[in-house]
Amino acid sequence: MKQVSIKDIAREARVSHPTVSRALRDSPLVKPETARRIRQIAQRMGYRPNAVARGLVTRKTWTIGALVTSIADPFTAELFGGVEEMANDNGYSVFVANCCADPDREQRVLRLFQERRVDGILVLSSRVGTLHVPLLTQLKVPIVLINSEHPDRFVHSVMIDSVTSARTAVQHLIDLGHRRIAYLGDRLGFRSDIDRFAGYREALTLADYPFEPELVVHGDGRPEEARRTMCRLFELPDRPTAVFCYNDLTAIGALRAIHAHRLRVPDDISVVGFDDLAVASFTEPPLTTVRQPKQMMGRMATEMLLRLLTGPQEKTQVRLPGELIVRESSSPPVSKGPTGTRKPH
Amino acid sequence: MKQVSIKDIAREARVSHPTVSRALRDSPLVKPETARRIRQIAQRMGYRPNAVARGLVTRKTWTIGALVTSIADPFTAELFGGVEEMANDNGYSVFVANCCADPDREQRVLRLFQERRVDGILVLSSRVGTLHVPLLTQLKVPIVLINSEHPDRFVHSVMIDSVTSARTAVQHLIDLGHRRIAYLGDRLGFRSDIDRFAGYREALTLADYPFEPELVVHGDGRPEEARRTMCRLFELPDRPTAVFCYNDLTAIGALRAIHAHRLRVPDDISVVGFDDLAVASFTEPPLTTVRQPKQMMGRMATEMLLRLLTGPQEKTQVRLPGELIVRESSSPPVSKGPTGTRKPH
DNA sequence: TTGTACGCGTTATCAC
DNA sequence: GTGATAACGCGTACAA
Repeated sequence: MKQVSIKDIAREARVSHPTVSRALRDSPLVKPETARRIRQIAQRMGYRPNAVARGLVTRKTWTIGALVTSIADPFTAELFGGVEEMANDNGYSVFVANCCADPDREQRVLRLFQERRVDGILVLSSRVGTLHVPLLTQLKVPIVLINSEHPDRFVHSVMIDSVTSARTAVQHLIDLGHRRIAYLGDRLGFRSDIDRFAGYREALTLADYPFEPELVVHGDGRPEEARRTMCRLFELPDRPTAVFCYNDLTAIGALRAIHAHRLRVPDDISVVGFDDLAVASFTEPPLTTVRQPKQMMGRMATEMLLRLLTGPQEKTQVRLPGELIVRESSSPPVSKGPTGTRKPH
Repeated sequence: MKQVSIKDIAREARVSHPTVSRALRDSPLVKPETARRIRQIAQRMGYRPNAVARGLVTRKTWTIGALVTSIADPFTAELFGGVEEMANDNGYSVFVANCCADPDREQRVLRLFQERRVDGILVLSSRVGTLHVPLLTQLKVPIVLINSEHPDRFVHSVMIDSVTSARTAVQHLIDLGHRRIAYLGDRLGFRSDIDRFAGYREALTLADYPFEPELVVHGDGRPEEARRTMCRLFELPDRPTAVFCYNDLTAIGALRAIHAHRLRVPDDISVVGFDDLAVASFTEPPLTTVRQPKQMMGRMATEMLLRLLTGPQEKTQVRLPGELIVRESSSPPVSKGPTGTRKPH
């Protein structure tokens, strides 16, 4: 069971163990022939360098820790795909730990990462929220947040520009000719819900449309509750002709509710989501949504982190634009009386 | 930047470093008062034990490596949720690495895991397939496969019983009164496609229905190609009244195709999936499918692995039953002439 | 109850 | 070019 070490190889090759170490790391300081012989023996004995021992002496483990709210969340999973790719391409291995949005677990995981002497830490969240963890700044290793904020300006982060993206999405609906546009938000959405709501209002203001509070309702960012919440909008005397949803999962719930009420999308109601999850192309009908460059966000954040390991970083807060993807769940409202007849311009 | 070590604490507390070591690990061999004093000092100095050094000396790292085909795949992500939970609850940290079904990467990752001296390795795949990796048996650490097979009987694994589950699903359609039932398979599905197809045929045989090759088509297990493949079934002179799909993503593609052809589910065609992904409850209509206990599979496999670390394991190959979840995408066929009029019993 | 000495596997710093 | 030797931070046998 015991793995072979450079000392075993040294004995076999009748050299000292530092020579083996040098040979195996292609040091120019060792005679080519000796090096070849050593490498052969190492190969034959099935030698694998011990990254643990190396990490102890070099004080660099080539590992990073990824703290995620839930890896089962499709948004987070896609983010993480980018993280893993960038990390591995640069020789790093990634520890991942769920914290389930539980502050205590956040703390424990962060401590654990420190004990494991990770070179850096990444925090991934599906929603832009403020991180609970207070000990972030007294952390000994660099940290980059994806979709999290932290009061300390020195903490680096990557996130989507929710305000602008949401405004664009709602403007799309306005351009199609909608007047009564609802916002189906996420009361657990923290900053990103506030921002998307702000974008929604901006779009209305720019179009000189009134803001009607009755058209704003909140779910929890998941389909089931979104479905229930959507139903509340059907009870309004003058029902909206379009809904802008906090995210795709919310939109999926909204679609269910609409179909259950025997209404059609987009003819009766247009629906716009946010995120562009993989499933968004396969809802019924395919969902118009704001694409977040999830993989790229993961890669960028990781790249920032790796750069922080070599020196100080200039850009600390990156904010990326979303991209509106128009599919089939949005169209001009179909006239049904005095309310919303208006051509798109 | 340098972290404090037990030696630093020892100096401060005017004891030797082994005493500190003992005190911090609650050894009974140290005087309670000294222990308390030491713990206080450790606390004050912000001491974090170095898991790297500990791993080197104890030859146990409390880490496991998870090799996944793609963490962005929702099935794998849910599996992994169970893995991470069980591992963390038992004090283990998890390395995760994608291999993208690339044998070379599989090899590299496995080697890397060995160099990091993980205590055990877990391989997660969304499809039951045969692992390429030949060096599995000469691995120095225990390994457990989820949804992978390996010729060597000593390799432990957890997987779903695809044959029985598929048979149950198809029997459900038969019980509803369907006679022309298609199988929309996955040509990249390896063993699990073969098994699910076998279950499909078994159900037909048991019902004394003829097997009609024209009703069997194959996609790649993802929605887009499933959609295209589904269209081929529409070109048949006598179109099926039900489709059993390799997995939920395939079923989602099938639903798209059906809707695009202006047909209704389940009235015109019933659709049954496999996996019960989170989205399955929110397709239009909600999908009848076979639930795989994904979280539990992850937890079980991890538990097996951890048990292997302490001693030999008796059960090596676990095969779990699936559970049919009947939702709204399956119903008795609606009569449309001589073909399929039959009451469910 | 505590301290001394050593080892884990590797790299770094000296000599030679 | 190569070999001693020390060091990384911790755990453990043994002595005190």
